[in-house]
Formats: sequence, structure tokens, C-alpha cells
Amino acid sequence: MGITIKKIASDLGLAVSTVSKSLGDSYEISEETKKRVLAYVKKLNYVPNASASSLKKRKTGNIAVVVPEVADSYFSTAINGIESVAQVKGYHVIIYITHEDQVKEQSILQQFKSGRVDGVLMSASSGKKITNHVKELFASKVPLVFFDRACEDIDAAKVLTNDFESGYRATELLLKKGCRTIAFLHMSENLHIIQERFRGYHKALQDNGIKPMKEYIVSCTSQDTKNHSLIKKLLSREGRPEGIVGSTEKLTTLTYTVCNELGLRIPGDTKIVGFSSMGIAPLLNPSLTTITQPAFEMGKTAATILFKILNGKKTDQIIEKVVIPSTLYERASTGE
Amino acid sequence: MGITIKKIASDLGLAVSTVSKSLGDSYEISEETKKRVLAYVKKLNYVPNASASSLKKRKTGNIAVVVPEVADSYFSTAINGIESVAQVKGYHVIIYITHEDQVKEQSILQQFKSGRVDGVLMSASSGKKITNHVKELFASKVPLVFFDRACEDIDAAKVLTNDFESGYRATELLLKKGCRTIAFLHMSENLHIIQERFRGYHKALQDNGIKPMKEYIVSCTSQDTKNHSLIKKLLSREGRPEGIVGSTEKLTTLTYTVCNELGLRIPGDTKIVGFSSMGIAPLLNPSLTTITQPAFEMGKTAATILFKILNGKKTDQIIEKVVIPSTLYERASTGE
DNA sequence: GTGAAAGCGCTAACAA
DNA sequence: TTGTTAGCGCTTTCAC
Repeated sequence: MGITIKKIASDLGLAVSTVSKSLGDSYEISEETKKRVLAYVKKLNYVPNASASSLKKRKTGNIAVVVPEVADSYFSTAINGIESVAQVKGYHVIIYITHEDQVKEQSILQQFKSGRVDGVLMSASSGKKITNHVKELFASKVPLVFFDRACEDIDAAKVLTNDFESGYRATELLLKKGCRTIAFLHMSENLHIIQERFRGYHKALQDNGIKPMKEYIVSCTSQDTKNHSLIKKLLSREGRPEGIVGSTEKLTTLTYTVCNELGLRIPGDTKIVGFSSMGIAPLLNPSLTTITQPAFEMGKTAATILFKILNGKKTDQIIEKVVIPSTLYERASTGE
Repeated sequence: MGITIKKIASDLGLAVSTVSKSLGDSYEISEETKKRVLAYVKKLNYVPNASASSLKKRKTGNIAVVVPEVADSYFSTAINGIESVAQVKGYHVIIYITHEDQVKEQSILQQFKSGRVDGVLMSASSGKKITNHVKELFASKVPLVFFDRACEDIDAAKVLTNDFESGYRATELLLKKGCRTIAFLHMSENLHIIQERFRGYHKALQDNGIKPMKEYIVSCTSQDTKNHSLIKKLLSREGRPEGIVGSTEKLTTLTYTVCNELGLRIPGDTKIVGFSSMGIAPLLNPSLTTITQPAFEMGKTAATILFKILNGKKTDQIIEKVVIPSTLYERASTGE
């Protein structure tokens, strides 16, 4: 194993507690001793054993980030935001990928009760509306902050974006461009943020005197191939929708692929707005009109709130709920 | 704090050691006792404290993944590959992002000597050719496996792709398409993989009787804005290159952006091949010809090797070096 | 088959 | 200002 505090102490003719306090820059220790210790520690490249100090201090210095996916521009950018603050606070970021599987999610959260992490940042996976495992975690007092995909029935802090409004604006834009039939693609009826986006879509249609039709609401899955054929079916049918709202990034890019395969022109044959944080949306063929979420900012904010809780600067009473608005970027996929 | 093994033991009228052994499914314990313990543990949702067991067992169950970036299709996909095997092994994945900053990288690696993680998977950051901190880590016997961006002067296991050949093929394709002047964009002269890609580029030119010219070799930085103007300069100059090899994803997409700004047509005015693992390369305008690395596979392989080392199934003697070939996908950006 | 006890490396209360 | 010591929760000998 590595070098221990005991060795440092004996080498220097000091007590372990003296060394420990020196490392903690305690006021009890003389400047001279501190200097001596620090110099030796540096020379030996000594780093205290993380497990031992975690055990004693009852904090690990780790936070968990639970996400459905990582190869997705929203989540990877949010992780960047989280990391940017964890980095400064000297915390370590453990990544857990649920792959939209609630069973996996459950077994992941289960482990957090053991004090493997000091807090949890989470974006829920889709699937059935089961939140017992999250409730249990929350009940066991592990600091928890949701970002993006929150569980509405849990009173934890949340960092969200204005999903209802964004859904509304996306749909409104398509209407303004002359679409009378507009499809809504989504991955889960059980995610609150998707419900909100859908409510926005729905309201925009109603406000414009258009009756929402079931055939245009496509419930996708977590399997790409299945989604592929669902979208293909949508676009092959007689009354092909004139506009499409893709409520997640993957479904939007998949729609592009399907259009290519079917030889459909965007925006000529159908127009598309997608929820996406892709930096390269402007480079797509055609450039994609997006609702872009403030991914980095959301991650950063969620992490900041978590650290506030960890530092006891927050009572459980006040549950923060922060909403950071998304931006609509109009591009060629909704052009003429 | 949570519930401890001591409580379980006293509740059940057993000794802590009996409970501990039951949890470890030790042969010493009777089936009946095991069952009783397991049932109670399950009922209480007990999970052993990670720090305590790490301290005792001298292994944390964590592995570190050190990457320059996470919002990049190669790295996020590689992380997926790593996670897929860590998941099965019951390991936890701690992510460290260096942002191409060797100073940060150094301070990150420094911490691994304390036994915070059992092993390290790393893709080196660019910058000057400093590898002392990595050497130090390696010398301190922390299991280390490189993936993609390795330090050539360190005898750790490596998972690579065929960079020389890929560079050659990318360039060769452009030549075949009639390009006589071909630029090479790169971020760092000090990364071995980039050197290899460059060697391939260079050799392909020579093999075809074309003299490589300095003006067409663009050394970019880690700052997007600076790279932007460097590429703009390249494409604005008189003898604009007829073809471009983008040796990293970001530089390639940046080139698209610049072409858009300058009103240059791809592939008409200049043709492009990019190293990239983007799934949506076919959807770009125009679709991008790529050298696509087997990102998931590389991550998975690197993790598998690391766990082999962790399980002692490997002697330090035999340093594995695995090469998984990339694939050239020809698309519209190198068309007529 | 089960239990008692030592000790992993560290921190912090208390003693000197 | 420095040292002694108990103990964080667990695993693992060793004794019964």
C-alpha cells in the first residue's frame, strides 16, 4: 500500500494527530511544525487514504450523477456543468448510466444508502411511473437534486427548464409556418417534462383551433430500431404530418434519418423542430430548428444547490426549484 | 447515519463476524443462518458502508476514467463501453475531465495514489509532451490502461486504433478524388495518435508524388475561437486546399462552420474527411466522410483489460497492446 | 458453525 | 503546542 500518516509522523518524530492537524491547517499547530510537515508530505507525495478519512469523517467527497445516457448532447453537457463545480469543491463525480432502465436505476440508487456518495444529482429514466426507489432514497436523507427529468411527486430540489412554454413555442412556430397537421414524438408518457412539452404542444394546437389527433402522437420506446419503424410508419401514412415536434434529441435525429430513407424533403415535405442541445444543429442537412436547453447551466446550478445542501447552508424546509429557460433557434428545418 | 452490521447482528442475536460472513456467502456459515441474515438484511435494505469495507479490504470498488472531454462523441461512447463492463463487475466509474489541461491532469492523477480508486483508464490530454505525472502514477503501481491517447513512453497496457493507416486512407481518398493540395488539421503535435495520423497523411502524399507543404498543416489549440480563425485563415488564403483532413472531431465540425461562413461549398470548393465517431455524420450538410473509431469497443476492451489486472489474472510482465481498426465511411463531403 | 477481538488509516476529543 | 487514545464500520484471523 501507499504511505501512511503514521509513517510521516514517525519519520518526523511527531504524533499522528499533529500531522493530521497540520494537514488540516489547524490553528492548534505552530507554523513551524506545519511547514515541516507540509514540506515532508510534499516531498513524499503523500495523499491521505480516502477510505479511512471518509470512514472517520462520515463523508466521502463523492457525488453521484445518475443519467439515462451519456452519449447525448444534453447529458454530456450537463455533466460538464456539474464537473465544473465539483472540480472547484474538490469533489469526485461518479457516473451512473441507467439506459432508461428503471430496474437498473433502482439497484443503483439502492447503493447510495451505504454512504458511498455524499449526495446525488439525478435525471430520471423513463419507463413506468415508478418512483418508490427514489422516494426511499430521499426518505433516507441522502441529499438529492433533480435536473431536467424530475420526479414530480418527490419534494427534492429541482433544476428544470420551461418545458410547457417550449413545447408551446415549438408548435406555434410550425403553425405559423403553415402546418395544419403536427406530430409529437416522445419516449415516455411518464416523464413529467415530456408531459409538459406535450401540454404545450396540445395547447398551441387548441389555441389555433386545431384538434389534436391521436394518430399524430407517437409513443416511442428505448429501442432505436423500434422507434425507427414507428417513425417510418408515421411518415409513410396517407396524411403525413406537415410538421413534427421531436421531444427528445434521439427521436429528432432519427426522423432525419427516416426522411432520408423515404426521400422526403425537409422542410418541403415536412418541417421539424427538435428538443436538442447539439452544437452542430446548424450543420445538419437541413440545419435543424431547435429548442435548446441550457444544459451546462442546468448541471452547474444543480451541483451548486447540492453543495449548498451538503454544507448545511440549506434547511430541508426550503426546497429550491429553479427554472432556466430554453431558447428557440429557428433554422432551415422549419423554413419554406 | 445508516444502519450498521452491528445493529443487524444484535437484532438477530448473532455476532458481527457471523453476519459479515453470511453476507460474503462464506462456507463456514450454515445455510439456515445465511438465509436468516439475508432475509433480514433485505428487509432492512441494508447496504454495507463502502468506506469501511474499502478500508479493510484495501480496494474501493472504484475505477477512474480520465478524459480530455466528455461532450465529444468518441469519449462519451467510450465511457459507455467502459460503463458496460464496470456495471457487470459491480464497479463504480469516477469521471475526471482534464479539458486538455495537463496541470489539471497532474493534480487529478496525484490523488489516485491515495487509494481512492483501484485502477485508472486514461486518455491523455494534449499540450506539451509532459508525462512525468503519469509515469509517477504508473511507478506507484496503480493499475493503468490507456485508451486512444496513450503515452508512448510508458509501458502500460494500451487500447488503440490504427491511426497511421487511417491517416493514410483518409488522405488517399482525397487524392483519389483529385485533390492535389491537402491540409491537415490537428490539435497537438505531442499526442502520439496525432503523430501517427500525420505520418499516414504524409506518407500518402509522398507515395503519390506530392510534396507536403507547411502552409497546409494547421496546428490548432484548445481554444475554439482561436481555432476558428486559424481555419478561416487557411480557407481564405489564395491557394485554398482542395482537401482537408480533420484529425479530431471538433476541428472537423469547425471546418464545416467556417465553410458555411465563407460561403464555400463542400465538396465543390474543398473536400473533407474527418476523424469522428458522431452517429449523425450522415445527416450533416453535406454528409461527412469519416474515419470512425470503434469507441464503444475500445472503452469496453480497455475496461476488460483493467479488470483482468485488478483480478491478478495478469502479470506486470505482459503489457497488452490492443489495436482495433477504424472504419472509413465515404460520404458526400468527399464527393464530386 | 459461531463468536471475540484485532486492526485497516484516519480524525478528534481529551490529556499533558 | 503536541501527544495519547478511542473509534468510524467492516473483514478476518483465531479461538471456542
